[in-house]
This record gives sequence, C-alpha cells and structure tokens, in this order.
Amino acid sequence: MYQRKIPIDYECGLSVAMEVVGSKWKFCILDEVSKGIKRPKDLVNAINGITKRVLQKQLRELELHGLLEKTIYTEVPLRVEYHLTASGRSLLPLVSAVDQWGMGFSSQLKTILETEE
Amino acid sequence: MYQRKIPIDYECGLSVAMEVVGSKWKFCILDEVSKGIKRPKDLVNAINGITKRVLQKQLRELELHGLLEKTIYTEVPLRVEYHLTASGRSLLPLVSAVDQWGMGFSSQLKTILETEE
DNA sequence: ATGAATGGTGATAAAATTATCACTAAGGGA
DNA sequence: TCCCTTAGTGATAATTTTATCACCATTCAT
Repeated sequence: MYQRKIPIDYECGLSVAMEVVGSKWKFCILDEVSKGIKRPKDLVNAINGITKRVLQKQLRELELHGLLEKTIYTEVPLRVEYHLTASGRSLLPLVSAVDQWGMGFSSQLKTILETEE
Repeated sequence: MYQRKIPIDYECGLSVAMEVVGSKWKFCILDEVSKGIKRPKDLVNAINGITKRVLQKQLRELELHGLLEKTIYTEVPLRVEYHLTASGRSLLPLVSAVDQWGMGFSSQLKTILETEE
C-alpha cells in the first residue's frame, strides 16, 4: 500500500500483509480469480472501474509476490490465464471475511457519509 | 485507500471495507487500541514510524466511521482515550487474521524481495 | 508570567498509487 | 496487405495518501 521509505517490518504481520495486498484492487482480483475469471480481458470486464493498464500492474505484482501464477496458451487469439498459488489460496478466507465484514458495515457507512454532508 | 473520484460501491463489501480500513495505519491502530493502548501519546510511541499528525488524522477517520469513540477526561495533564465501538470490535478477528497471515507469509516475501535484487 | 505536558490543527511538501493514452507484438483470416 | 483479437508496456498526468513543521489551546505547577 504505502511502504517504501519506511521499510517493511518483517516481524509485523500487518506490515507484511499491507505490502502484499494493501492496494485498491488486489482483493477484488483474487476474489474474481478464485471465482474462475482468469483471463485479463475477462477480469477487466468483471471488475467495475479497473482499467487494463492498472489490472496488468496488479497482476504482475501478485505474480511477483507469489500469489498468482501465469499460464500462456499459444492459441489464437492468444490466451493467458492466471491462477492462484497455494499462498494465494491461503488468502481466500481472508478475502471473503473482509468482503462479508464490508457488506455488514455497508449500511452504517452509507448512513454516516450521507449524514456528514 | 483511494476512492473519491470513483465513488464507493455499497454493494461491494470489499469496496466498503477498503474505504474504511484500507490505509497504511488503520489496522495497526485498531490492534493497539484493542491491546489497551488508548491515548494518542501512547499510540505514537507504540506504533513504529507513525507521526503525531498522521495518527491524529487516522483517529479522526476511525471515529467518523464509527469504529472508535473518544472520551475526554478533564484531568491534568489532559487525558483523551479512544476505545473500540461494537463495529470496531467486530473488526478485531479480521485484524488478527490479517496479522497472522502476514506473519506466515513473511519469510516468503523476504525471500522473494531479496532474490529480486 | 513562564514553562511543561497533552491534544489538536493548518499549510505544504513528498511519496506512492492509480488513471490515461498511445503504442508494440504475435497470430490468423479476408 | 490490412485488420481483428488478446496481452503487454512506456510515458506521463491526476489523485490520494503520508510526512514534516510550525503553531494554538488548556491546565496546572513553579
């Protein structure tokens, strides 16, 4: 998320986790991939608001961090698929827990933000 | 985290959660408060790398979002304490799950980042 | 009156993330 | 050859988050 000048504290789980999945789209991407959406093109369509370029960068980071793996099929047209690694799968319970917490908190947040204005 | 121009999607739990806790220090702060560190001054000391100003802003947001409540004791010197609301407490299992996942992933991330260079 | 301790804010700079746009590459078909 | 589809990248702008620094307020003790 935000962790370059102040280096990662490998002793702090929160610091490590933030480094790896603390950005706007990571959880969404992992979620969609786990649901079977694996091609970049399909992910762009599935994730509301993301652009091709940003998705590409996030996929690259998830791949570098070892949460996703890429497979290239030499078909026509070219087909590329991303799938979860074991580490990626180990994150799924967290993704769904965060998602569920957010759903439960949604109405409260809505109320708060609408009252503010 | 990054959600002003593209408005929050209240139907998406991940979007809601990111809005509320998707920033560098929120989880750390909730974690420390849950451990009994409640005063701004003590939080600054407890959280490695955070500054007074940034902490203040994060506390204000957590308060606005209804995860923390503030109590002012008119003592000398002035004492202010933040404590978790019910919503804040409902987040604790998540905080600890993220922390534990991060701890488990720490060595892998370390290896990956050191190999890259 | 002065200073120490605590909590807080405003202005601005710095850093990081995300968005936009144009571009390349490979393969195949008309 | 020209175009289509899919995947990917480079350069740069826009946006947001974090960091830094100086400052104010309150209360009490000296």
